[in-house]
Amino acid sequence: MRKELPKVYEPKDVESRIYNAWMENDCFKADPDPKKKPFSIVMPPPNVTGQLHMGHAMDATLQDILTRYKRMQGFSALWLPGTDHAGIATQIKVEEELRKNEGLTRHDLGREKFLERVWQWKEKYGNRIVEQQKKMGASCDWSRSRFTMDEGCSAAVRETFCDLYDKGLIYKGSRIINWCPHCLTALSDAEVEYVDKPGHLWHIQYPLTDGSGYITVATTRPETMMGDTGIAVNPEDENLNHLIGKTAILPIMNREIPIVGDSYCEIGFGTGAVKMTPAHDLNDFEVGLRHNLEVLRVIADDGTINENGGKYNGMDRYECRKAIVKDLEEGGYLVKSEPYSHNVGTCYRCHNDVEPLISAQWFVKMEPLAKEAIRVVNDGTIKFVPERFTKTYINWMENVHDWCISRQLWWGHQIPAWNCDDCGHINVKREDPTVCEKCGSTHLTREEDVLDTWFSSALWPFSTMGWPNMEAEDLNYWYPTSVMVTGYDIIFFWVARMIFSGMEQMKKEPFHTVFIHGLVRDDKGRKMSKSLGNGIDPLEMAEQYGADALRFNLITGNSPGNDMRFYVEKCEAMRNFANKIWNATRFVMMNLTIDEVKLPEKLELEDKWLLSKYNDLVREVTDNMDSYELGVASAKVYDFIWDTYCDWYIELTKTRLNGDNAEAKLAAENVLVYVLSGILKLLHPFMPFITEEIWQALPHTADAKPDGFIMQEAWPEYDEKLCFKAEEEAMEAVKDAISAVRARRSEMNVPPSKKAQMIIVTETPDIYEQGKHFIARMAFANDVTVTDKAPADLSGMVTVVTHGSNVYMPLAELVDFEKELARIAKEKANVEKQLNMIAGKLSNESFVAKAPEQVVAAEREKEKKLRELLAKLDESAAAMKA
RNA sequence: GGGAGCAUAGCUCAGCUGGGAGAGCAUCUGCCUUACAAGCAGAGGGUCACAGGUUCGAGCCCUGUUGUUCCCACCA
Repeated sequence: MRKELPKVYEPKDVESRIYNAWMENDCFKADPDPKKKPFSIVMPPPNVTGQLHMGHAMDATLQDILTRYKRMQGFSALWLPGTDHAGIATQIKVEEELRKNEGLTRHDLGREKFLERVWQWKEKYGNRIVEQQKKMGASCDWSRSRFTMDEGCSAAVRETFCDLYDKGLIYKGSRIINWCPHCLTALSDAEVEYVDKPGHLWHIQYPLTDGSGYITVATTRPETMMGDTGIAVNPEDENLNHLIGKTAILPIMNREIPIVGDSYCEIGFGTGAVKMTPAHDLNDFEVGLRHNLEVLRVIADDGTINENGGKYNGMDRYECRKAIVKDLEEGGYLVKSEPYSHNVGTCYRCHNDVEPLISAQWFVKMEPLAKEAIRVVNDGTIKFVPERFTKTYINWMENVHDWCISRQLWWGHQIPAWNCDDCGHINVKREDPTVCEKCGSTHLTREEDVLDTWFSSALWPFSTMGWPNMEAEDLNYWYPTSVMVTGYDIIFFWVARMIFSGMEQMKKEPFHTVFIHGLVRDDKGRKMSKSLGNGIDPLEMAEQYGADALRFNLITGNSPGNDMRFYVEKCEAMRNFANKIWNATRFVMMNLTIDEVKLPEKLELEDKWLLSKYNDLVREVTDNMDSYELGVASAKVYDFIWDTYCDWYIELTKTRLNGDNAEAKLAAENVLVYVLSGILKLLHPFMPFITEEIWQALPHTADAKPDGFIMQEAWPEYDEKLCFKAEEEAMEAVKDAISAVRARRSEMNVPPSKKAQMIIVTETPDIYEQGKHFIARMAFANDVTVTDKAPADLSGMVTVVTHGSNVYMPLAELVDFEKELARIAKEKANVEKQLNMIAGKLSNESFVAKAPEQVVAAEREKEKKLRELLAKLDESAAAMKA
């Protein structure tokens, strides 16, 4: 039953009701239906600690649009949601809570008890963001929702770890890694953010052991010098290479260290000599390997100086820096100190300076994995949209180092490795072992460390579908997934790792397309962040303007991969758009007598015009959707609804709807609803709520599902039968006349209440005859005559020149003839200018010879029209003078 | 040091494979024309950063310059 619609659209009332209806009717549930084609998107799992921010909102909107679109096209469309355990972030959150509420650390509780607390926390808050996504209209199959630490994902992680270990692609080793002294864990390269920070370059002289003088080194990190185990100079450096083989005395520590020759040192930079601290610098470590330098750690895990640091033992690393510089100065070792800006690695979580240090960690050997991951992108198996991100990806993949995957945390997937207390063998097992596989000892101790959160994220496209069970129905039906939607900021963290993991475990790419979007920034172009306090809460926007308006704001007029600025004003504009549709519907409904929609045989000019334009819209929007130009697609729907449908068609039909001709009225009703239904479908992926609400109120065609949802309707298709090019052109000519007359009247300040008589002179009277009642009503005429001959007496006539006609109106008393003449002269000049340009083109032999035929023809056509226009302007001016 | 993006109306941005310079907001004018003032009808406003080149034709393709943003990189 149709119901009365309120005057202003209130999204708040509608959205939750509609969403519940979808849920109750299982509208989002996807089936592995062999009769349908599969389409799948796995959602980038937000952190369980997360609150929905604008980035999530945009990400979710894009995925929802694609999913709804494909679903309407008849695909079995699965959007698979879930959440991420987010190792560090969650652990920190729970630790903080523990400290605040109970004054305890995680160590007070112990591992097991602490993990219980984290799970409790997850149960309590982990669903918060899910509820927020629902408010955005996300059409996920919530019944398939997953968590990166649920049973299935954990099995996937364990299988992958063991598999890679067995293949020798995971190993444990002592390497220079990035250590966060605040989070107290190792980090991967990707988790380090480099920040340019002002510092100093200190020149320090180390006395040569043989007393022959000094060797001067330059460093930005004097606090590591207690760990110096050598000095390197370039063997080609003629000023310094004579020192190779000698030794120097490390100041303060009074330790003898060798001077070695290594091409790593750049001649001419700094002093030419570099102090070697293999335990705290990757390059130094590598130089050290080449020259057998001792590796001596001096900085402890917490960022203080350890027992190897002599008198500085226990001091914070930056305190130590100050102290050491002072001591060097006093000891006469400091030669020079110059300001120097350099890149300092910081932790992406806590933003404290990362300490490179040597540590025993677990790594994924990247080279063999990267090779395949590069291939599938290079050969087009996986495409990036926009394409430019391919380069970003390939470049990273080609230079990737081994991935440090162990984290010194408790919350996460614990590494399935047991060390034998007796023989030291590492047992990596799919099932928890009871004896050492090498010596049979039962004294096994499990590795404490957990895996990098991204290790489990990397498996997400298949772990969520049932893998490691290769027979899982979902996996067979929906893997590889169709498209991965995510921001460019996590291409390295996530996309890259999903690709090589998919290739290695599934032997098949995890997705065909990576659809990359940009960041949502504030109105000043700054990144939205907690610390700046400039974040705009998407839920607040949805509350205030409607989720539809917010979604439309985030999509329309943006191009893929580009950042956007968020303007609240734009939300308002989009809310207005929603209201526009709402009121258009109200208009249609209040004139409605039909219960079922059927396009009539007999269509009027304006009907054909609208249907034909709608038909084109369908094709264009579909094309745009298929090529991920969602912003363009939504803008086209917006323009069509507002301009074509509301401002023109509805206005055009008003007389018919109020008139006596029952057949014409019925035709208008049917066309109005038919096209409205169509554009609602086109709009539905973008604005799911309002389109559903309106759909429920409208009568439908016979083939629509009774009591169905618009989200389950078929996406419109281009229909040859609705193509009416001649009527389109004719109607455009009529519209042109209306607009031209309105503009002229407006210029002359003629109020709409002042009706004028109108004579339309044209070579195609049929067209204007058909459209003259529109012209009369919409261009404020009380009498319209259409003729193919200009009236003999043009005196006192205002002339409006349009493409296809000259409109004469006796409004002499309102006209300032001087002004009119000037205007005509101006317009004439303009037309002449255009004519000259065209004449130039057409007289250009190579243009005529080389340009495509239809372009040349179009130019000739344009020339003809302009000449006519010119003639009419002359005519008009002549009349004016008379 | 390498790579990428951006530079179009006062502001924010679209503009797909080269042929019409556009939208929203803002500004100005006139309208409460009963679907909508969250609206309607009009108007003004642009050397498409700059300089070359390719082409019959360039906002779009190529080269360079300038400005700007971002990503990557082990020069102490």
